[in-house]
Amino acid sequence: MSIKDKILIIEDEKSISHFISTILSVNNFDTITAKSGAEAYTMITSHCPDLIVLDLGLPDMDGLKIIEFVREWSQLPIIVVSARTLERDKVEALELGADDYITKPFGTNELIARIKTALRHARARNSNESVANTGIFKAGDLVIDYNKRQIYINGENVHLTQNEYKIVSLLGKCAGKVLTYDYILKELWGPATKGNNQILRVNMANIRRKIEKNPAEPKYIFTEVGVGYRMVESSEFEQENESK
Amino acid sequence: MSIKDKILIIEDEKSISHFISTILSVNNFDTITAKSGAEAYTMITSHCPDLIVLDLGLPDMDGLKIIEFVREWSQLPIIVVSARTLERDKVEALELGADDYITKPFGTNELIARIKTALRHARARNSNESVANTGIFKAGDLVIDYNKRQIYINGENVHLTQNEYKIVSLLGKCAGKVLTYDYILKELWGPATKGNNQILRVNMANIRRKIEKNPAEPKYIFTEVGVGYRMVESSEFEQENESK
DNA sequence: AATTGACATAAAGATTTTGTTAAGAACTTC
DNA sequence: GAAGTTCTTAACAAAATCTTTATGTCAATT
Repeated sequence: MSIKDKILIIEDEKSISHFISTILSVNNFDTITAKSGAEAYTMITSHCPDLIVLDLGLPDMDGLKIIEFVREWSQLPIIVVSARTLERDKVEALELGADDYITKPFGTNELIARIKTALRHARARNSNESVANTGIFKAGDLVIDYNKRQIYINGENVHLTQNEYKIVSLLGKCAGKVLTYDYILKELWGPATKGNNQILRVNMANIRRKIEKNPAEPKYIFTEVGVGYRMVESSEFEQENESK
Repeated sequence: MSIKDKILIIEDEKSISHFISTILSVNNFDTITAKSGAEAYTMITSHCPDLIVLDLGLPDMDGLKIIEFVREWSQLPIIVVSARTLERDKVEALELGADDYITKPFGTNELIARIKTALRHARARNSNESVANTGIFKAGDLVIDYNKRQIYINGENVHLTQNEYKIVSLLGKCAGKVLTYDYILKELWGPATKGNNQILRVNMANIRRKIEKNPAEPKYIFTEVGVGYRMVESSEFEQENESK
């Protein structure tokens, strides 16, 4: 079973929140909801959604604050939903870093389309071109299929847990680049995590057990001691492994 | 044809001053001269030279004061002229922000070459071809990718430890310029470190073993005896290696 | 030719960082 | 609510790196 994208819906009116949630579920997304700003903070930091659908009109705070908060530490896509037709609101939200803006009332198809676009952009942002275009990362026998959210070794499907997939996926998007422990932690566990690398180490050990022939001598994911992890580059792969 | 660069020569001995002035004129530079510190201040502030050639031995003040004075407000290139025996002066001058030093007696070709290099650097700082903008440094087969935090030789990834990478990275950012041992130490080990060059030597030996074909005859990182290390410049790489 | 000073190299021990394992908590799914 | 996953934490083992010490090399100087 493939892993779904997790969408956080921040919306105070229950009827609307439920409506959106249903639409998204039907379209193969996981959804979580928050009906206040305070609740939103909790969900963002503890559940690390893949995308946020945000209604600006919240009971306890200005929704723009949430955009600011998220943009301090992450590129997590945010789609703003608002009844406000004022051009100024729209501009402000986008300038603070929102990815898109939908005016109520909106059609379900429009919402889905925009969510998919935002997710695609988010993936393209960090990734090398080929991955962005094809949605597929390859290096030797390793294949990451971002559309299906699947990983293959030698054509065989490898089962990874959610966290494991997110780590591999993130590294694959930035193949060749060293991602610091802190960056990975913040990206997947939220900004509140303290520098607890232990959990990354355990995950990496499990990942390597699943994707590397010899986990002690990795071919795909390298450790840069004192810094972070790095996924091998497609182009680099042949050379890396000839030389051994 | 382009407008000539204006060089200020600060030198108390008339014969030398005249000699340099003649050389520079022949090589298509405009020159102005100052034979004391006080005069130098006036010329710098009122004539806005493009480069300064500075003899440290002045009658009325320490030439180092002039470097300090200029560096308070400008990146104006400064080339220091000093006698061979005064190695400490060279180091001090570089640390105060001089761009290069040249040891008496010097050949005219050497002087001209260094002036041209310094002027080129000054221009590169303002244009967008510098490492700071591209995130990539290249010299021959050596590539430093600052975004990926990786170093390649001949396209192949080279594994450097954290300190090794920091050293190479620092030298690459200031390619062509001599970085004193003390400067490197302070930059990487913090300002509290005492002048313990040994640790730098060990690191440099390890770096060279990894990036140079023949560590005893480096192509990329040169030792400036008594002063510091210098990374070869991208543009000069071919020449540097033809000349051997 | 010996001396000196500066740098390069090698090797060893100390220290830091990472990998591995296991056990219990928390969460899912049936 | 029971069984099976997955997540998190802790303890320990293993590996990599850092630093120091010792020794070798080279060039300039006497």
